[in-house]
Amino acid sequence: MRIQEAAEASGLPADTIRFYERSGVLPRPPRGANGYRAYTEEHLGTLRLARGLRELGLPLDDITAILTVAHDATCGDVRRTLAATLGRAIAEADARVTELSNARERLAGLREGVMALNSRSDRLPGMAPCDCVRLASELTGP
Amino acid sequence: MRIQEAAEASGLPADTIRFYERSGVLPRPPRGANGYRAYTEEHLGTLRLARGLRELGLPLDDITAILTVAHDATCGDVRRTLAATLGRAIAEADARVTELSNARERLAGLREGVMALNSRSDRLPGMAPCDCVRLASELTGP
DNA sequence: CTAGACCTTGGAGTGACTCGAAGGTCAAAT
DNA sequence: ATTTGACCTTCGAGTCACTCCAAGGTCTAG
Repeated sequence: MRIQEAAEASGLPADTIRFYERSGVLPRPPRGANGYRAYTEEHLGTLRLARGLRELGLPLDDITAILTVAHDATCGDVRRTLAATLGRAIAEADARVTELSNARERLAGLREGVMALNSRSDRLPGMAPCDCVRLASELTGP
Repeated sequence: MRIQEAAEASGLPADTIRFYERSGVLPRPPRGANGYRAYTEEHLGTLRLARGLRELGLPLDDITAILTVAHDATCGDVRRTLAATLGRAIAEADARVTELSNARERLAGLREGVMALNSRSDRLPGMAPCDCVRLASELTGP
């Protein structure tokens, strides 16, 4: 299987696979006589795992660590690395969801405020732009 | 007010303020005789707005656009720019919250699976690392 | 035999910082 | 008077995770 096919099968773009290989995240696959990378089903599992973990928000360093132990270490090691990394990743995801939800609410509030300001300013056309700025910077929080 | 104080009052690190100025996001404040940036309360409002919008996930280009109209344009222009930009930003924030929540659930599922695999592997110590990989790549999805 | 779709490498560009080096300024303590 | 230490300045480089490009090699179908 050449890189394009592996890319489609794994969901990792070919450029990204090459980049991961260059960066030491993925092992180097064997090459054909023409120099093309030749992937097997087993490689595909690793590519899928890398993509899955990346989508889950893990940094490449963590993924490198997981894939490394997955290849050279005992199952206990793999389990410990995965469990530790995943614990951190879950906590981070929780924090980011909370942050982002708060931000979303503030965005919506800001939009409301801007709309309201607008309908008022339709009646009072002398309003200065800086009132919008003041409103906005109050709504975006301290 | 010098940059450090403005940084503390606005919540934008001094490095970031300088970077924003260099990138044309923020206007250049007046300088003292010593060349130090001198900020006023009005600048502080702009810094806070920039920080608030950035925390809300808006890209610097959008913030530049908002701050630009906030300084040179009529309130209607400010309102239109804000409303359009905020609409996009809210939609994006919603999409990212959904994505991130899904990822979080999958992370938790993966951790469960890894834990379960471990207790089995305690009884069957010959289990190969690749079983973890297979499990993980199944759990991270197609 | 040629057109087009693939493959290779290395290097540059992106966004939003973040840090470091090398130097200037200033207030207070010695 | 000087020295310490905390500020300030600029510019340039590093970070992360890609993403795209150019220049060239290879393979397959018509």
